[in-house]
This record gives sequence, structure tokens and C-alpha cells, in this order.
Amino acid sequence: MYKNFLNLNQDKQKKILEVCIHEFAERGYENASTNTIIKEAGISKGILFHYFQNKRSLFLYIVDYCFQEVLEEYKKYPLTETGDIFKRLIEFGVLKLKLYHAYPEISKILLEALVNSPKDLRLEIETKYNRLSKEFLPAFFQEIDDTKFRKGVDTTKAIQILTLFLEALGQRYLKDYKGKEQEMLEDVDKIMDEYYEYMEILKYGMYSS
Amino acid sequence: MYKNFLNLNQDKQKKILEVCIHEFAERGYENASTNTIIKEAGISKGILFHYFQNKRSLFLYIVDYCFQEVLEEYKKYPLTETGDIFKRLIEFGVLKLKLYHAYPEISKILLEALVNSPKDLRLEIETKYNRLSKEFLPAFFQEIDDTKFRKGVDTTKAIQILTLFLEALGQRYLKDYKGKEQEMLEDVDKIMDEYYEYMEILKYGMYSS
Amino acid sequence: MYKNFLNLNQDKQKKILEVCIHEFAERGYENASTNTIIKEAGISKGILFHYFQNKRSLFLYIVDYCFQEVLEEYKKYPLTETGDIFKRLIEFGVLKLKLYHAYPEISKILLEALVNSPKDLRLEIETKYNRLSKEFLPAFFQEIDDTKFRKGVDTTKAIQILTLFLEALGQRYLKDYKGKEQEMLEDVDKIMDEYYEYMEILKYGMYSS
Amino acid sequence: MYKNFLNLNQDKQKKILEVCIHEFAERGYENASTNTIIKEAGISKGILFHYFQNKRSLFLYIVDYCFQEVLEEYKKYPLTETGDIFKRLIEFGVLKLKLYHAYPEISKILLEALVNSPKDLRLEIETKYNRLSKEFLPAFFQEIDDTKFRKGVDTTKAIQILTLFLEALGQRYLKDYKGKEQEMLEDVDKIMDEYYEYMEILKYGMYSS
DNA sequence: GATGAATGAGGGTTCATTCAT
DNA sequence: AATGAATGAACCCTCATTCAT
Repeated sequence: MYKNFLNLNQDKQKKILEVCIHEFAERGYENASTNTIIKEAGISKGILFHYFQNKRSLFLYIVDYCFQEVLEEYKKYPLTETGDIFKRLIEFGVLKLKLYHAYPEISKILLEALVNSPKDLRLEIETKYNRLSKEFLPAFFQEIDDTKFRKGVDTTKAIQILTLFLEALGQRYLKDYKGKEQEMLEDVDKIMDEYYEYMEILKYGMYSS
Repeated sequence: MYKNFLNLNQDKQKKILEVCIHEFAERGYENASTNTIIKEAGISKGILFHYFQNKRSLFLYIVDYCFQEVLEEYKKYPLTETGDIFKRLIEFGVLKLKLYHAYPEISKILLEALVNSPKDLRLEIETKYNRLSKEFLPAFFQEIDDTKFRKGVDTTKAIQILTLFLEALGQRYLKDYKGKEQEMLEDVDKIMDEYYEYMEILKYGMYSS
Repeated sequence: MYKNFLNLNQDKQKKILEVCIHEFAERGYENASTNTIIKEAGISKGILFHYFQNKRSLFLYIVDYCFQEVLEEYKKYPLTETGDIFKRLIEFGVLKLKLYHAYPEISKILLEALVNSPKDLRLEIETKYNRLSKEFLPAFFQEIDDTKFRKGVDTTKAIQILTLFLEALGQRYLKDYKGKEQEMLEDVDKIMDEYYEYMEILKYGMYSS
Repeated sequence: MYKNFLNLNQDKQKKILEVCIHEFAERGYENASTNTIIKEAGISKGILFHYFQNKRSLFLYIVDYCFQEVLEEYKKYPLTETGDIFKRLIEFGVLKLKLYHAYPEISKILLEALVNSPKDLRLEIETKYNRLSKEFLPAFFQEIDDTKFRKGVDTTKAIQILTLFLEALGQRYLKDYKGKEQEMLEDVDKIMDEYYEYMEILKYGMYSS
């Protein structure tokens, strides 16, 4: 598939990837211009289409690459809080936000690949996403100590709530800090405090004591 | 402004609106093609721009139309639960979900108009949105009985949690039922039950008794 | 030909003519927009093309009208200096400039009709121009007292020189005062003085004493 | 800048230049059609804009090219008469006329580029023109022996007259010989004689003896 | 006579993709 | 492997002109 590209030396690959990520992040799939890409990567029209058959497959490659990239980052920071789901979720939420802001372009591509691309692309990417998250997420919750939940609380439901809520909260932060990545990093402590406050309320509703 | 269009007989208006909504929903503002629109609506290039001066103003009209459309639907279903915020939110969440599924394209346009359009368009739409939601939302929360919250719970924060959570839950349902609008309507009771279960947990964490 | 238009009451005719003159003067034949014309004249698309079959013939009508208009103006100011060609030419030159500036749009149309229009239009207008100027110009020089020229000076040639020179001088003034019609009218005396200076030199070369 | 175009082989460049010159000369900047150009040059839409970024810059290139072309022609015929301004002007006038007729389209473009183009284009071209004419024109008059003028004659005014007159005369010849370039070249001697006659009259009015 | 809705060709420009070199 | 010249469809939009009313 992409072997022509993968045979390139690392530096050139890196350069091209960076340019593509930048362009796709900034302008979205359809508006991204292969012309801009080759100009900024300093490569020729022909060779781009030699590496990646067409724009579509180039984009799929980039999305995949971004995926792997963030996954590896996630793996670099193993979550320490194992027993207490609330603490773990806060850790996870903050990590996510940090990664969003450490790799804003990669994050933007991943977020928007599922929203702004043409239908067929969207579908293709969606299936990959789903496959991956099915492998990844269960591991996250497997060591949870579910004896702490109060009776009458369906643990799965509770986790659902927490996950969904954190997802939504994360997105709200993302929106609020859009274009102010630096500020966000400075506010990490404040954000974590907020996470805690919210979690405290939820915890009260779920835990037994 | 749009009088040329509004003078048209209802059938033709409907047809054109449907085509535009479909195109803008599927491809977004920038990638929507006026060529596709005229082809599918069976009208000429010239007349489209006779009705709506340009693509931009066509889009604004469509967004406005979508707005009115959902607003009217909302008004059709006045929320009955007044005192208990949890019940009211459930009602609201389910209503929202129903509307999402009854008008998936309209909903998509409204959701993405504020996210994926070029900056200037976004700003123009945002101001309209804000004006409307300032009229609409306060009424929603004004009669809430906040004595019911337990001490130590910041009412605003609590409402934030509920709103965010419902938003996220709604989106998950949306995703799950994508393309299966009928099933969704049949499952409304099941969904409401789920809403209740989730809410019960949250309520426990927030209410005093 | 234009009888539909000519049957209109004078006010309506006037209004339409003014609008057309303005549009054609400002934007030239090809860039002039019949849309703009009907909008500003407050008439309908259909009726404009009912009066004048098409844009081409509308333009020809306007050019003709402009022609008649300036010709009439010329006739209003019969040149007083009869014997002395130099004085008459100065009078004529200044009159011309005044008319250019009294009717800048009409003048612009006439000037540019012969330069900026499509080839076939240009040719058609040119023939009319030539026919008219052949009737008009000889009268201008018929009462010239040619005994004043010094021997060896071909009177016809001399008049050619003067005519050409004045033409060129007039155009230079036109260019210099482009967009500053008011200033020009204020400078009329200064301009006449310049005309005199130039003429004095030429006169010295042509007259006998 | 125009390197894509300049890398073309001479024949193709020539062909495209000719077509562009023809189109711009005949229809002016705004009404010239890039569609017509590509059709007549037998090239594709894409490649025209690959050579020249856009219509504007294509036009600027063409104007520049025309400029260089006539300048080179001027240089081929160095003016021999140095002291006597009259003789020199005749030489110059005739040369100009010859060039007008040898390159009617190029001449038309240069003449009208400064008159009929949109304002911003005009300004850009004007600055280039001025820069060039400031290098070129002074040389033309610098060796003039102005002691020959009779007292009371303002040398500058005199030269103004001569220049303006020649300009006007040239334009009349141009008009007379329009479409009959061959005849004109055959009549060069007759024309020069006429120039002489005219000049003789003017000289008499300006020179002292 | 008078309207203005409707047409569709044409405007300049950008684009992903191909292919001879 | 690598280049970039070349293609032509597609982009939004404007236009003179027609014709049913």
C-alpha cells in the first residue's frame, strides 16, 4: 500500500507527515490542497501521488498515523489510580485535555475526520475507530473496584454516566480554550479542581458511604 | 430580502428547501455545491441566485429556516414537569432526541453551522442563536425549586453537570440509532427509562433526602 | 425602431436616458449592466427590451442621443470670432472643454464608444461620426479670412495643424482635470491664457506680419 | 514569477503571446476572455493559470512584453538628428508611426492599458511607464540646441506644442491608414514630406531666423 | 403595454490527478 | 524514483435575453 512512502528515510517522511497534518487540520479534508502540501513539503506533484495513490488514501493514512500517535502517547502515561474510578477518570480526563493541547493539529484531524469528511470517508474511518476503542477501553475499567458503589447503583450505568459526562466536559473545555492552548496549560490545576468538584457530586450519588 | 423565493408556490419552495437542507447537511457549508443543488432541485443556475443573492445568504436563510422549524416543534411539546429539574431535564432530553431523529438533517445543519462554517458566517449565526437562546433558556430553569439540593452542592454546578451529561447522552443515542429513526421512536419508552435510571443516580448525589 | 420608447412621456424617457448614460459612461458598453439600469430607472426587465430590442441597440440609441445633445449645445454657442482663425479656434477649444465638463458622462460615452466597444459596434458608430463631422466641420472654417497667412503657408495645412494641435491640447487638459471638473471650470481663464500663448507661437509662424 | 511560461519552447510562447495580444488589443483588459485565449491558443484552462497566476498578472506580463518589444524596436533605429529638434521630432514621429503600423495590436494595448484598465492595474502600469520614460525621454531632448529659438518663445512651451502636435498628427495618420499597413509603409516618404511641411510652419514661428 | 421569473452560457479560478520525461 | 506540465471538471456568480402572465 504505502510502501513507496515507507521506504523513504525518516526525515523526509516526518516532513511530509507534518505538512499534511498541518494542512488537513487547518482546512479539513475537502479544502486541504495537495498543491499546498507539495509546496510546503518541497516535493513534487508526481511523487506525492506515487506515495499515496490519491488524496483520499493520503488522508486515510494521515488519520491512521494520528491515531497511532495519540495511542502511543496514552500508553506513555499509564494511569496510576487503579482502584478509585473517580480519581482514574479525572486523571484520564486531564491527560486527554493535555494531549489535545500538546497535539492540537492531530487532535483536530481525529475529531473532525468523523464529522466533516465526505460520507464514504467518514464511514471508513468510523469502523476503524470503533474497532480500536473496543480493544482499548475495556482495559481501562477492568481493575475497577466496584465494591465501593452503593447498593442499587448499576456499576456499568454509573461508569457510563461518568464517561459520558467527562467526554462532554472535555469538549466544553476544548471549546472554551480553542485557540488559547497556552492559557489552558497554565490553567491545568484550576481545571483539575473543577473536575474534582464535579466528581465529588457524582461520587456522592454513587458511592456507598 | 428573500421575497423572490417567498413568492414561489409552497411546493416549489419545499422542494428547494429540502434539497438545500440535504446538501448542506451532508457536505457542510463550504463543500455544499450550488451546482448539485440546482441539479437536484431541477432549477436553473440563474434562478437560484435570483432567489438568494449568493451561497452565503442562501445558507443563512437555510439555517434560519431550520431554526424556526425546530423552535416550532419545541413549542408543540410544552414541558409539563415544572418543579423537579430532573424530570424536566428528562422530558427535555427525550424531546430533543425525538427532534434530532425526526429532523436529522436540520439538526445536523444547526449543530455544525456553529462549528464548521467560515468564521464570519459563524459569528453571524452565533449572534442570532444567542439572542434566541437568551429568550428561551432562562424560562426553562426559572421555576426550578433549588431548595431540594443538598447542602454543599453548588446548584449551578449541578445544573451544568445535568445539562452536559444529557447533551452527551443524547449524542450517544443519536449515534446508536443513526439510520434507524423508526427503531428509535419505538424505543422511546426504553430510552426514557434509561434516562430515569441515570437521573436517579445523579439525583441521589445532588438532592438532600 | 425605437417608437415604443418614443411614445413614452418625456419624464420617463428622460429618467431612462439619464440612467443609461450614467451606466454606460461609468462602466463602458460591455460592463454596463441592464440589471443596474432597470433597477435604477425603476422599470422592468421586459419593458427595457421592449423599448430597445437588445443591449446593442440600446447603446446605439444612447450614443446617437448623446451626439445630438452635444451638437445642439454647440449650436447654442455660435462662435463670434469669424475672421481670425486663431481666436475662433481658441473659442472653439474652450467651448469644447466646457462642454466636456458640463456633460462629462455624455462626453465620456462619445469618446469611448469609438475605443472600447466591440469591433462591430465601433465600426457602426464610426461611420455615423464621420458622416456628421463631414457636414459640420467645413461650416466652421468657411468664413476664414485667409489673406492673413504669410506667403508660402498652405492655408489648409495650417488649419490642419491648428485643429490637430487643439485637439491634442484639449485631450491633455481633459486628462489633467479628470475627476476634478470643478477645478477645471475655475481654471478656465488660466487655460484660455495658455491657449493664447500656444496660439501666439503658432500665429507667428503662420501669419504674415 | 513567470518561469513556468518562460520554460516553454519559443514557438509555444510565441503562439500564446500572439493570442493574448490579439485578445487584449481587440477587447481590452476587462472584456478579454481567458476562455477565448485558451481556445485560440489550443491550451487548457489549467495551464494558462499555471503559467500566469491570474488574468491580472497575465495582462501585466503582456503589457510588459509589449513594452520591451517596442523599446527594442526604438533602439534599432537610433535617431540621427541631434541638434535640430524639428528634424529629430520628425524622425521620431515617423518612427513612431512605423512602429504603430508594424505592431498595431501591441500599440493598442500600450495605449489603452493606461486608459481603459481598472484603476489599480492602471496605477501599477503607470509607475512602470513613468520609470521607463524618465530614463528614456530626457536623453531625447538633452542635446537640443535651444539658442535657436527666437526671443519671447518659451522653449518648454514650444516643445510641448511640437510634441502634442506630433502626437495628434500621428494619431490621424494611424486612423487614416487603419487596416492598410502596407500602403502606409509605401507612403512613408510622402508622410515625411508632410511632416516637414508642417514642421516648417511651426519652425518659422519658433526659431529666430 | 408591462412584469419579473426563468434560462444557461460564460466569467475567472482552483483542483486532484495523469503522464511523458 | 522523481518531476512538473498538462488536463478539464468543478467552483460561485453574473449576464442578456425570453416569455408566460
